[in-house]
Amino acid sequence: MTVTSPRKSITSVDSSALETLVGYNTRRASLVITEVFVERMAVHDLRMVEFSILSLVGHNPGITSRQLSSALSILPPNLVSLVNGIDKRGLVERQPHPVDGRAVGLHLTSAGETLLAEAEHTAAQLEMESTASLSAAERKTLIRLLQKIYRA
Amino acid sequence: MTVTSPRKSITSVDSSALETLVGYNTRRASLVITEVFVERMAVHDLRMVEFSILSLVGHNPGITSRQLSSALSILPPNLVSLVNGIDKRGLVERQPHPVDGRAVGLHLTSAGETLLAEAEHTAAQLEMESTASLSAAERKTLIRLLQKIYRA
DNA sequence: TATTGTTATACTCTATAACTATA
DNA sequence: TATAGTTATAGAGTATAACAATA
Repeated sequence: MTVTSPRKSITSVDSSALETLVGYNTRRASLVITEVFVERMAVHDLRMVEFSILSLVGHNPGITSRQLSSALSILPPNLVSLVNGIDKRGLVERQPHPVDGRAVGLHLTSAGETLLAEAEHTAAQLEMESTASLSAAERKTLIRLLQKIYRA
Repeated sequence: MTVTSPRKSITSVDSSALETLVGYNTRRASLVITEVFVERMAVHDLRMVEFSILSLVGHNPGITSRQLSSALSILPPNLVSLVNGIDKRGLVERQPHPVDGRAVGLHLTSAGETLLAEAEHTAAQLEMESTASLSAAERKTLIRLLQKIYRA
């Protein structure tokens, strides 16, 4: 005879299998931090990627689009409109590259310098906010372990 | 007089400012693991989200679409085509919910059980592969710290 | 009234091919 | 021949509004 197993409903979802995976946990944590980042950085009208570009240009005057592309794992075609956007907002300037006529060096304007300083302050705040459950030592350990993965 | 600062080119990119941020490091690590995941899981024709759904259905027989939506932070409309896809592949079955006439309980078929077992084996392997630079203790610590963030 | 599942739709993000100017 | 920057475009991921059926 055939026994049809009863179809029960579940109350709480068991995610323990997924939670054994580093990839799953990394993605969940990334989603939480990203959400806080987007909310708090909206006052500067900056998305995550725009903040990253501004930061790299600020700390690497003369950086090229190709170098940004490589450093942020963004494909060159997708960088065009991003750089155009912060250029039109008067945050960065394009200067001819000193040695390579094909390339263009990016530099922050004084408005860009000001906004980056404010945005970095906001970023530091929201970081502490979204990782408030971690001690300073744990935060340091977490960053070290994550870097071991993506620098490997 | 106006002094124009010389426009130099940079050789290596300094990302140290971004690297002080937990959010940046989490995202970079997530990108690396995701890349390995996509490559290795292609043999099962499973994307990350499809593996996650299969795992939750497998370990929570009778789970509803709404519960999946909540557990994976996927909006209900975006879950429809995903569940339809693995349904058409014969990996899951929809059964009427025992107590709620609006809901539908999801269950793995035997083909789904088989594929999930294989995919979980692949996932465990690629996890070790993409986090090979971590010791077992470090991997455990990393997961614990990440969970403190997204469970906060 | 509220919720489950769904359709339709729009917007963002990511990826590929191909072009131009220069190396 | 190769590389930097760009255009056009396609696909994947994520978002909101609104509907039918059921609670």
